Amino acid sequence: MALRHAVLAALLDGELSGYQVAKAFDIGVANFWYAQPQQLYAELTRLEKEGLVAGREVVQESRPNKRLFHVTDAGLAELEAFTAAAAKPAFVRDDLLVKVQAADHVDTHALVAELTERATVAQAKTALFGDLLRRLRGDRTEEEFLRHGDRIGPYLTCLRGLAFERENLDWCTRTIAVLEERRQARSRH
Amino acid sequence: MALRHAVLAALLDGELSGYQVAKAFDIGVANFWYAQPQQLYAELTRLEKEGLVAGREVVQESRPNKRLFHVTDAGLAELEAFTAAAAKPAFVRDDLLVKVQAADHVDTHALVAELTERATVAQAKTALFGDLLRRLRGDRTEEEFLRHGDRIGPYLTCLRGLAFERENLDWCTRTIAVLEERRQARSRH
DNA sequence: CCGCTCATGTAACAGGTTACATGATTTA
DNA sequence: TAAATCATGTAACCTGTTACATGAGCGG
Repeated sequence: MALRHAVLAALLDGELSGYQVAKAFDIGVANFWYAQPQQLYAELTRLEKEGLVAGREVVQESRPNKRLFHVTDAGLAELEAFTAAAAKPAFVRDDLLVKVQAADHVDTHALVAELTERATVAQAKTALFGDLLRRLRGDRTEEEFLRHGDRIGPYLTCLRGLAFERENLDWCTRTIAVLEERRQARSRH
Repeated sequence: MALRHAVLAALLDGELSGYQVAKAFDIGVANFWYAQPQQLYAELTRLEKEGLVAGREVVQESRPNKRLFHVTDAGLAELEAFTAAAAKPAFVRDDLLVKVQAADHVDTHALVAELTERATVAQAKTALFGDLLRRLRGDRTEEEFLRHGDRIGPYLTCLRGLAFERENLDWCTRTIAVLEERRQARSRH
């Protein structure tokens, strides 16, 4: 039951609508959590019922009305308890890695295509996270910001996301090169 | 339904018992997939029923009997189809990152303790993956091995796991330093 | 006028986790 | 003698995914 805590953490910076939360989770909140809109709407409803978040209706004219949510004191207490309790080890689950594991036994054409696409996505994400970091720290240096900034949580998690995507990009590039070279060597044989 | 493909990929290198598969997945098969024993025994049973793997009984004396499984031709075909189909984007889901995201609003004592433990685990895993890589490539250089080795899939995925754990370690160390320094600064205030 | 963005859900199903269950052997 | 390893499962429950459903405005 950690999705709820991810939602609470995402709401710490201010009021968001279900839609905005969904967008944040679709990108992956700094790449550390992903969830679908349906799950989030459901979770927000549940959180509100339990009093961990509170929503207020905002009437709009050219857009459908929306509900902006914020974390309540009870919500903060819940987050506090969550942080104090033991975390499960992180896990990565990646279809692409399964495919690469089997690379010696299957055709690699489609695999290389997918690795290429993944590399593109990773590239885009590094740019995105880079921008986000710059925006968060403003005109301060990273050192300065991390020492004296008043909201460093998102910055730190974004750093992790950036490193992850950079490694992703490097690994995809390397793996593509290896698979391609082997294919050419085989076709020469 | 990708667990089954992860299992098939894990069985490509030779016969394994359910218990051995479970151990491989408990560490995380090169850190790209994690699953619990119960799930794996169930999956193996299903895979056998569908003819994607075949098992043979091995009678042991000082140990309970076991069943060793290997991938069948139908299993290979299934893997081939899986590789050709589109993969879902990878996602990371990490409780610890949720906690760090909320770090400005909660007590950081327990958090730092967990980050420290995570760093230790990451350190241990880098060592483990380093060993595994050395074992896989034998006395060849990495370049040599990746060009001419006949089973490079596990090597490539292990490289990804190693990079992941290295980044993990760096990030934990950095985050701990930041949180500790801020706490000391606050207590001086 | 087609597709994207904003805005919110329900229902059925597939997948994963937790708890329970057993029992012999080897190692510290 | 207590704990870890080998060895395999079942059942109940919780979580997450997929498909379906609706509808108005805005930009090209």
